[in-house]
Amino acid sequence: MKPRSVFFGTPEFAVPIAQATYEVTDLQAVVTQPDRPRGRGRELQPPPVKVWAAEHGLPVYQPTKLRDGTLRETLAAHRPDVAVVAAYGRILPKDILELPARGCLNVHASILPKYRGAAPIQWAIAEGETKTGVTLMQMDEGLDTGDVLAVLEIPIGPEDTGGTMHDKLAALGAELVRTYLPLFLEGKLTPQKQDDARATLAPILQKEDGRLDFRMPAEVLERRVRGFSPWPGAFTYLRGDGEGLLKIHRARAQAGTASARPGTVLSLQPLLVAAGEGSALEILEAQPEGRRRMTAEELRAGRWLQEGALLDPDRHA
RNA sequence: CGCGGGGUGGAGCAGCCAGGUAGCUCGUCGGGCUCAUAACCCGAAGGUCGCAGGUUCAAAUCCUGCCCCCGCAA
Repeated sequence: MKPRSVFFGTPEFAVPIAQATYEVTDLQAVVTQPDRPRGRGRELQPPPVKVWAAEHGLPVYQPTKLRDGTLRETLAAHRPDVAVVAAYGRILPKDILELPARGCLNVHASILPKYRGAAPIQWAIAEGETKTGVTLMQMDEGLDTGDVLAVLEIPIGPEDTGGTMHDKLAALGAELVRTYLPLFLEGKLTPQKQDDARATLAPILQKEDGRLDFRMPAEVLERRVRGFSPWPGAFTYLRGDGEGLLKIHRARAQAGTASARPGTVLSLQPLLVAAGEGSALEILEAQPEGRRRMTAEELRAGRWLQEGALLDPDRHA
């Protein structure tokens, strides 16, 4: 008889992990965020985990309140031995954490204690890490501060983006659960305290975080472009006052000796923009608002940019 | 009915409001120039103007419906 479990998770990232939990335990129920308006048309859409759960005929709970005791009561009826949490999107209160006999385990997309928080994948890339991973940990009341049970690592390649690492880490997270959750339930894993002194935070990303500041070195800008792709996306403005949105999809750092004002378009072929410390960012693919994605060559032919122009002048004033 | 932008030779755009000659920056092909070049000069090919109706002597342009792409919104 497999141990009984419940799963907490919401977005696409959590789906493979839900699947793994389903495979190695007797999954009783799924808790996910309420349906929210999404996409063009702002229609109410079920979270991916809900769709997955429905396909497997599992009970789904979408509480708006976690602390009124209702959820605890509901889940208690399922008599879980363990709970698995992956990108649920809310802090679990103590009464829920203490409900399963063996506690709540979290799959976090970083090598803890580094990159605690909501956006570990993106920040690991943006900070120039050469590897990241997934951590299985025992949850406590803090933010990703619980004792570590197991870690799987994976390299971050020079072409990896937030999108590619998201997919790789979701798969790796599933592997983590398949391999280590059974061992944990057999009492074969030793919890390791996190070294809080080495902890770093990966705060949730806002749209504004993608706005490029060309005063930063091109190397950093290039990593942010990759890390923040596809969301929130890196962007700048062609004109002042937040006019003329230009999303930067692909870029490359160029060491340089340029001394132009950051944000200045140095050349169109290749498309170079002056960045901090004399470096330059070569924009390879970008997308003006309301237009499709274009290569630097297309942007030039379409005269979207002119040599000497200053991008997002308000920011670099 | 959440808001908004767009579909015009191979690419990117202008032309539309004030209907009447298919324009611009590139690319491609041919020729020239040059030590040379993604440079420059000359020439050429290439377009059912998203689709379907309607109005009109005449529609890329005005009206109606539909299809597709994208930005905001997470």
